[in-house]
Amino acid sequence: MDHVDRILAQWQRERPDLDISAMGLLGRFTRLRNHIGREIEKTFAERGLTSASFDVLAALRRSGPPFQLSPGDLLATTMVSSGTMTNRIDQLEKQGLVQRLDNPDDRRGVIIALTPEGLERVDEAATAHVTNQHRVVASLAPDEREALDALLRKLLATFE
Amino acid sequence: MDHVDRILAQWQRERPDLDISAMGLLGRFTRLRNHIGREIEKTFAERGLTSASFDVLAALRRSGPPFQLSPGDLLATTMVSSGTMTNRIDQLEKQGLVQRLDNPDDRRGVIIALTPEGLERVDEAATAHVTNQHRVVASLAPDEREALDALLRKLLATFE
DNA sequence: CGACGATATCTTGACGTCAAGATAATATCG
DNA sequence: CGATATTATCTTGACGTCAAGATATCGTCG
Repeated sequence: MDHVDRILAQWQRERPDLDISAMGLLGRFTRLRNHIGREIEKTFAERGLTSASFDVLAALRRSGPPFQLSPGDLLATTMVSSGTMTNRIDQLEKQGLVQRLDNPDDRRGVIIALTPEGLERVDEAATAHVTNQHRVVASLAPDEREALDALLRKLLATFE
Repeated sequence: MDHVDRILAQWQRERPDLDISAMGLLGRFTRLRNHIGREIEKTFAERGLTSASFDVLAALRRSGPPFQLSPGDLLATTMVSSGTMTNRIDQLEKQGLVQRLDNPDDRRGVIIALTPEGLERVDEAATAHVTNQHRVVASLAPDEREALDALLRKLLATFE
């Protein structure tokens, strides 16, 4: 009987006409997302980053040398709007972690490049982040983590 | 080989020192959350609501007649800060869906009450919402939904 | 009864996000 | 070649959220 069960019991009492058999799953999903999101955010905050800024730095880092991508490339991996990406890049540029370079092949476009400090910061943050990720899912046994991953993969496939 | 697998492959190539075995699960979790969140939001938007406003109306609705709770009660179920709750109530009050009443037992406090229109709107939205919830998880078989719910429950128990 | 720590709610200021639209450059096609 | 559609990025304005602190009231304990 967790928090979500209590919510379901209230709905059952007040609106017995509703089929709430999917509500528990989605309610737990949402609450879990809030908890996990906050845990992840803490680790980044200790290093002057946010999930948002790490997402951008990480995309540049894992693309390999020379650690450069266009805003359009970054958009394709991060599930945010173009306005949000502009804003994220602005913030990272102010912090000196990325740089906007002219795109020699297309004068409409720019190239976002990790600075040496950006590279250092994202590598350090990535190390801490993966450790933290393990901590967050530590209460599940390895086979449970695998089962959960498989189910999430199947459901995610509906959307992408 | 989904989007997350490609990200993992990049990390593996660039940072083979990292143990990324938890990253796939959490990456899929986050992406899924974005997709599902947007689907849910659409249903509410068609009815002039948001997930945020529905959360508040729903808490009042499922508490049963007379559909009244204090802001503190609402805070306890919704995982947001007090400032956020004040803002949510302000918006709902402007829309005429809730009303702030004096709390006769405690002059520091107020009571948030669903208006007749608020009751009608939340009942209609709840009906549409549960239907939409089923649609969102329809790609999983019943036993898979149950397995997923059980795993989320176990993981959520770590945090609450 | 009166002081003082707890409690309930609200205020403020800073961010991050989005949708819609603006701007500038490129690509296509008659 | 020139007109027109398309593309890449940025701008604008509106929200929702949070942390930190303000305000007013309550409860307790000497």
